[in-house]
Amino acid sequence: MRIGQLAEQLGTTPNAIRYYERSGILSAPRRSANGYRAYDERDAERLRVLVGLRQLDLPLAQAAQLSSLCADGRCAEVSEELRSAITDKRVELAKRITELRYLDQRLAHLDGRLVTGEPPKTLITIGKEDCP
Amino acid sequence: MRIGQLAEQLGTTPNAIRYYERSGILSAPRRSANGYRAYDERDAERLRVLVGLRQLDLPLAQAAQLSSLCADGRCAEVSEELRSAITDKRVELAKRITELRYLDQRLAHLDGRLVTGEPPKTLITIGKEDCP
DNA sequence: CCTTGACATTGGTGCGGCTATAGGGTCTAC
DNA sequence: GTAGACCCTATAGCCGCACCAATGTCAAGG
Repeated sequence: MRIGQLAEQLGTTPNAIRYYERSGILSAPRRSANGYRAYDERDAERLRVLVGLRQLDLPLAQAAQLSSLCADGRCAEVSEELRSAITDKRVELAKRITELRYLDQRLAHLDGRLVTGEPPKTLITIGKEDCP
Repeated sequence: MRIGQLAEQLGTTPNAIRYYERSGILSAPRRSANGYRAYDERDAERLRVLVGLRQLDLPLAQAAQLSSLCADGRCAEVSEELRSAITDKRVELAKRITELRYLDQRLAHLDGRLVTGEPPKTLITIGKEDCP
């Protein structure tokens, strides 16, 4: 399996895969005679896990650690760590969503002021008024 | 006014302000005898606008442009451009929030599987099951 | 055989918006 | 006189790739 096919299968890009390899996250695959990376099923599986974890938006470093644990057959530990990571992530997500919603409110409010009022002489007060 | 005080007033950092200056976004302020940056009220006001716009999460370049327009007394134009920027931003925000909520759902679902099931042999299917 | 076009390779820089650090100088208070 | 809080410049680092150039390699069609 070549890098392009693999990337497409997993919903990532050749560049990303090479980047993982460069950064030591992924072990270098076999090369075929022409020098192309040739991935076997084990490589692919490992990468699948990594990509899966990244799609959960875990930091690359953590995704790397977990996928390597998993590759070592220590999936029970992965499961535990993953649960804790998920919890943290969800807390973070909740916070982030709240922030974004608050920002949206402020934008809506400011928009309203810009529409109804005359153009403000200054924008100094942006985001300070009326939105605690 | 020295850089530290100004930064604190505006809820930013000295380093960030110096960065704006370095990148040509902010004109360099007067220096006092000891070489410290000395900001007057005009400087401060301009920066206040910039920071305000950044707090609305506009891209720095755009915030810079608008704050400079504003400093030139062309606030009417700012108002128009800002309205359009706000609209765009809100669209983007809505999308982002949806994404984050979807991610949260997937995390919750995966967490459930990790709790109830035995540890999975592989994590291959992460994020692929049951979440269309 | 030759061309065409789609892949691949290495090695590098660029992005945004700062933050952090190193290695100094300067002011104020005790 | 010295401790601590502030300031200066200059540089490196962060994240996770995306993108670029210059070059090599392959399969299919004429």
